Amino acid sequence: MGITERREREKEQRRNDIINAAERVIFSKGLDSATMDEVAEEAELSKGTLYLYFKSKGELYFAIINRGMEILFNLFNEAASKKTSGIDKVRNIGGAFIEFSREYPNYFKAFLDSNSMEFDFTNANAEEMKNLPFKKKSMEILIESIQMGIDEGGINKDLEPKKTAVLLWAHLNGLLQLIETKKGILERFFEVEVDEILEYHFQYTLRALT
Amino acid sequence: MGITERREREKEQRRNDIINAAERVIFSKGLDSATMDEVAEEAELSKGTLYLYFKSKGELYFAIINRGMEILFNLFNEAASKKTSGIDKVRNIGGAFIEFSREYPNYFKAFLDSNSMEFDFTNANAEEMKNLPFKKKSMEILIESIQMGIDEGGINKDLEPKKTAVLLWAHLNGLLQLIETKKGILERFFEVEVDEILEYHFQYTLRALT
DNA sequence: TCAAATAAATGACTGCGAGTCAGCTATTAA
DNA sequence: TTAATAGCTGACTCGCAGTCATTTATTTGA
Repeated sequence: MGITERREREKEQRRNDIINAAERVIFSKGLDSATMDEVAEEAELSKGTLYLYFKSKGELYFAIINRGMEILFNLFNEAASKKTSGIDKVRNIGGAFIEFSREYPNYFKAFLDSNSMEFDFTNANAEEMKNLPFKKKSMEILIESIQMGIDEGGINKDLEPKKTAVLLWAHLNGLLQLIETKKGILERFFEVEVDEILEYHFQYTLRALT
Repeated sequence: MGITERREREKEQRRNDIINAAERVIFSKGLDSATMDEVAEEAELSKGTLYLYFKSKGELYFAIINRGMEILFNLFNEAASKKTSGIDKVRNIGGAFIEFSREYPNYFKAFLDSNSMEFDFTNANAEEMKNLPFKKKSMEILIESIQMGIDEGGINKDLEPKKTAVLLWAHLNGLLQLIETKKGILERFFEVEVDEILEYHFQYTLRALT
């Protein structure tokens, strides 16, 4: 039954075409200003068709977020796979996050959006669920790196790898969000440059870990 | 001219009535589900009147956020005014933030919303601007406390008060946002309890400061 | 005391965008 | 060639933010 398979492939292709079109529209005008009609137009499909592939605008957006998550996860993997010390892996993972925010600003913004959306298990959407494995694997990489650092003596043995990983994640996330959304205030009212504060965060964090 | 003043007072009163009604509706159904018609109904006014007092739904929401900011700022002030050491003030300020998140969960959620909204100087809304002094003053209290801790020797003298304050703010913010929006994931997938991680954050941070 | 002037409030209306669905078109199976 | 199935369409509904011509209330001043 090669037909069923071809159909499957074509469906997957359509799905990707839609996500591509959605990225073009949403990345250029922002999530709220972008309309499903525009996405449909861009994808050269009717609006109804979009809804055959995605339950809602939100689910379509989560499909975009997932692409970002995949990129981020791969950067993490890469950062942690260079054979260095545990503490360096941790530093590299942090660096990978910052690289991500610079190289893929659109995916990064989408990622931040996903952070402020509440995750509801009771009526979880399918795309949102696909997210989880990436999040989990990313965190596992971080936890292992911290554990390695502890074993090697480069990281303080009193630290608990899992909780520390959650903190590092939350802290950097909080900082990047502040930078992304309040850059102007930071520079105008607090006279702090973005690069300086990122650098300072790294120093501070590494000192806290050792 | 007592009439102008009375009118002024009445206008202020109306304004507050509207914000009160908006809080009741928005806190109970969430910002997106709450409609301006419902707020008008709750305030026993017509929708048009709401727009005489607030330019948009967003501006009305910012008025709510400002109330939260004021409460938070007062908690900060209180926390820092107890005459103890600088490092204790810093700890107390952190504690005040957590107290705020527990005692005023609705304002706290609104506060988190305000974090993920980008601040645009070019078309800043009036309510959003009112926010700034509170943010600035809160940060100043924190900076002073850190400086005091450094002078007393309780806080590492290599730290820069201003940047450290920004970090502490961003870090705790990031953590509280993670807890608020991803509590389920944290507990189910990473087996980390909220209270534990908050406690751990405090330990970690105080160690980083000393 | 009353009429004109000003201020405050109203709610029907507009415009827009997410999501739906009855019907149409293309592909496959019989 | 026809029937059956899968894929696609776009006009439509519905809900909501925001507007504005009109109405109601208050003040002024003659």
